[in-house]
Amino acid sequence: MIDLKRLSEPEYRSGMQRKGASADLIGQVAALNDQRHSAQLELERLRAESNTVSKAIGKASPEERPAKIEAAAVVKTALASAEQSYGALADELKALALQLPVPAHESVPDGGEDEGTVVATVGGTPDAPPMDHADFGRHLGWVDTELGADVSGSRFAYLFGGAVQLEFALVQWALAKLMAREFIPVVPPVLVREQMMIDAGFFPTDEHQVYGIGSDDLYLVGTAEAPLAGVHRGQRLTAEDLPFRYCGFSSCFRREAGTYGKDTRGIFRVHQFDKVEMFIWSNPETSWDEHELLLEIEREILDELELPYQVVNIAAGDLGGAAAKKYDCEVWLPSEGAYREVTSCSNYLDYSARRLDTRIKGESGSVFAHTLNGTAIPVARMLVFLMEHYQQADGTFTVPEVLRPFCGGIESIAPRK
RNA sequence: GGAGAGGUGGCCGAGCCAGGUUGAAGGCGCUUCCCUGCUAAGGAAGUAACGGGGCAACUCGUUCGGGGGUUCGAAUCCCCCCCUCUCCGCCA
Repeated sequence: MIDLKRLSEPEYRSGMQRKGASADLIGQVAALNDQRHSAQLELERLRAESNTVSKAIGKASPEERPAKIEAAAVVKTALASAEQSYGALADELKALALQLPVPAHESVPDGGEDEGTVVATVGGTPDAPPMDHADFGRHLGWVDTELGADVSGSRFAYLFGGAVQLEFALVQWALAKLMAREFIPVVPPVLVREQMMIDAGFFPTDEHQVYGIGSDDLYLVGTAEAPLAGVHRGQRLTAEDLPFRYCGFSSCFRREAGTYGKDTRGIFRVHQFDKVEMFIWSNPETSWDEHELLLEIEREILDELELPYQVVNIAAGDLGGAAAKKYDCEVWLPSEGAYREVTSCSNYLDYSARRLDTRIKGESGSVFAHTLNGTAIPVARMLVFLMEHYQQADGTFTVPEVLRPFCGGIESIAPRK
């Protein structure tokens, strides 16, 4: 939810327009907000009157009461209609205001998809190995998508042997790295209520991407971001305690609706995968520093895994409603001859906290916290990149050096027999 | 899954059965001041959040788990939902 009070600020409006919000809609929301405000004045005036009248009845003598009660009933009728019109206005305003995105930050480039700015490039663009990740995964006996399809359907896979070893090595390595940066590790629930999905900003916009457990009114999260957003929901935080940095490990479930025929090979895009996600609650003044910290960590992970990548400052038109700025880290995928997204990090400013009602107590009143999130390790996809970059000519897999301590020291893994 | 108890301000805890100066007693904590020759004890005052109006003093509204309802009036009565605790059952 945007800050309606700032709707009159030109920079606020232009930041939204750069993300594709129409000036028309913005003006409509502003006008509706003014209407709502005058309706509020009228409503509160009537409520005050009604309260006064009712209190007087309590003090009145028994003989006086019948007449006073009758008079109060008249006020009640007027109040009811004022309440109805205010409620209608407020609902309409809310529905429209929810369509407005948080304004893009000034450092975000204009444009839409594919118009982001590459802000860093590390490593080269090596040629494709003999086998692409899908074939190599099968060759190693690590990934079985046929079995996954048989048991659960397309876009499901079994991981065996070395893939599992690598998964836990990646996770442990990342958690150690993050804990050293004062992130608190979390294993959150992966089934959450509808209200949590709404508050975290996934509903209604992404509802079609989410699996629902209809029998219990619960939803499988697509990312740990959803339950992590709930950690401080409705709380009043103390400025000195911030930032709170969390890293959640969870399975993630995505319906991947509308992606038929896209990324069908291997486990690049699957319905279920595990992920380590970073989430930060920050003071408003320092959230941009925290955003850079998230990027720094994501880059460090790729640097140490020695994967070639580029960092993209996503263009305004390609940002989601909640993000004021987003970096994507894209690793070179040799078999496709292209950079593909592996991690990303966003600063939501107060957009999400407003809905979550997480505030920071201050001297005069309180302010909304800022929230940020970023991917640390998307396991399945990371395995895809590793299987291409660490594939050897003899059909073996070389374990990335930083992961060896977490793999019992082995340097190489041969195909499973 | 069965049975019962309960959710009140930063915390504890009255009020609910008999609806009306109760936004809510009392206590703890916290803040300021007083006293005290010493980080104790005692005394006084203050101390919810959110939204609106006002330069301000201040004032109006909303909030007693959440949502509906009854009523002139609901923390108090009715309905639905959520959560916590206890006992039994089941179980990794």
